[in-house]
Amino acid sequence: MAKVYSKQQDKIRLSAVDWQDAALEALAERGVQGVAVEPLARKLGVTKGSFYWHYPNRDALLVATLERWENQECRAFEEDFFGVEHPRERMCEMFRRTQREVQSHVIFCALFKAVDLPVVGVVMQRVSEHRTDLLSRGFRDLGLDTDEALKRARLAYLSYVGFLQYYQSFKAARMVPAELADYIEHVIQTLIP
Amino acid sequence: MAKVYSKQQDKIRLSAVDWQDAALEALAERGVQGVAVEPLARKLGVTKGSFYWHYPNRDALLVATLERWENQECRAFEEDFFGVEHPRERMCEMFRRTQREVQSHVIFCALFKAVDLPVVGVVMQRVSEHRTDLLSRGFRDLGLDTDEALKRARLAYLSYVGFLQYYQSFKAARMVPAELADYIEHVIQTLIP
DNA sequence: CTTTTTCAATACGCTGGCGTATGGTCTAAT
DNA sequence: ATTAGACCATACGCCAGCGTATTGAAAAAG
Repeated sequence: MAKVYSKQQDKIRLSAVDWQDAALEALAERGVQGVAVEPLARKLGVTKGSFYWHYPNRDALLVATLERWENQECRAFEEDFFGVEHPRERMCEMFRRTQREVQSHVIFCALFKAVDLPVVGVVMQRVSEHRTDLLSRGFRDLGLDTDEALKRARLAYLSYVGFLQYYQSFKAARMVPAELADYIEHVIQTLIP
Repeated sequence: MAKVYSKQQDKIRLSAVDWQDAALEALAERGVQGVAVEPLARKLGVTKGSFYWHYPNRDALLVATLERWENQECRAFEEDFFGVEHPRERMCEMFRRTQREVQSHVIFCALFKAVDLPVVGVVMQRVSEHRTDLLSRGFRDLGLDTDEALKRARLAYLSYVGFLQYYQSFKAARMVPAELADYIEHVIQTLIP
C-alpha cells in the first residue's frame, strides 16, 4: 500500500494511510489544530484535491488517525504491562516508562489538550479508562483492596497526565535526565506500596 | 472607571478592564482561542471598532488579562496557604481546595491547554513555580528535607494539573461529589507524610 | 456653550482554512 | 492497446477572524 519514495517531497501516489501518518506528525508538532488539510497537502507535496479523494472531510481524517493511534497505543501499554512478571517491578517499570518513548508522549499530550473536541474526547476517555484499569489491577496485585487500588491508579495516571502537560511544553525549564530519573524514583517510592 | 449597566447587553461605554472581564469569561467557556475580538465585541454589544481603541491587538488584551489573573490567582493561593496555621492541616486544605472555587480551576485549566502560546506559557510557568515553591515549603514544614519536599511538591502539583485536565473536560464521566471527596482524601493520605 | 477627549460604528482589505466541481493523468487489468 | 478506476491539479466560492482607516457621537473640560 505504501509506495516507494525518497523524501517527504517527491513521492509517487498517496494512500489514505499516508495522510494519517502525516496527520500524526503534524499532531505532534503543532497539536490537533495543526492537522489541517491544506498544510498537510503542502507537506506531502500535493494539493488538497488529493485529500478529498481519500477522505470526505478533515474530521474523517482525524477519526481514522485517532482510531489507529488508540489501538496501537493501548496495545503497547498492555505489552509493557504484561511484559514484566513481578508485580512490583512491573509497576515500577510503568512509571519509568514516562522517561522513554518520547514521541508517543508528545502525541498523547497534544491530544489531551484538545480533549474538548468531541472527536478527541471520546478517544481520550477510552484510553484513560484503559490505562487506569490496568494500573488499578497492578495495585491490587500489590495488595491494595479494590477501592484503594482504583483511587491510587487514578492518582498515578493523573500525575502522569499533569507531568506530560508540563514538561512537554516548558522545554526550557525541563529537568536534566538525571534529575528527571530522580523525580520518577521519588514518585515510585511515594505511590507504590 | 466601570460604568453602570444592567445586562451584558445594554451597557454604556466600555473600559479596557471591561474587555478583560469579557476575555476571562470567554476563556473559561471556549478556551484561549475563544478570546477573539469580534466574538467578544458581539458579546459586549459593540463592534470591534471599540476594541482597537483600547488595545492595539488581540495579543495585548491577552497579556493584560493574564497579568491581572496571575496576580489575583497567586495572591489567592498565598492567602489560602498562610490562612491555616497548623502545617499539616494547612496542606490538607490546599488539597481540598481542588473541590472548591470551580471557576478559578476552569480558567487555570484552559490556560494550561494553551501553554504552547508564548504569551500563555510564560505566565503559566511563573504560576507553576510559585505554587510548587509554596507546596515545597509546606512539605518542609512537615519534616521532609529540601530535596524530598521539592519532589513531593512537584508530584502534588502535577497530579493537580492532571486532575483538572481530566475532570474539567469529561464532565460526563465525573465522579459524584462524595466520590470526589473520597478521592481527595486518598490523595492526602498518600502524599502528605 | 464650545472644544477636546473618549469611545464606537462602518466599511474595507487581507489571510488562512474548509469544501466542491471538474477535468486531467497515471496505472493496472483486460 | 484500450479502458476503467485510482489519484491529483486547478480553480472556484465561502466563512471567520485580524487589523486599518475614517467618520460620528457623547462626555468632560474649558
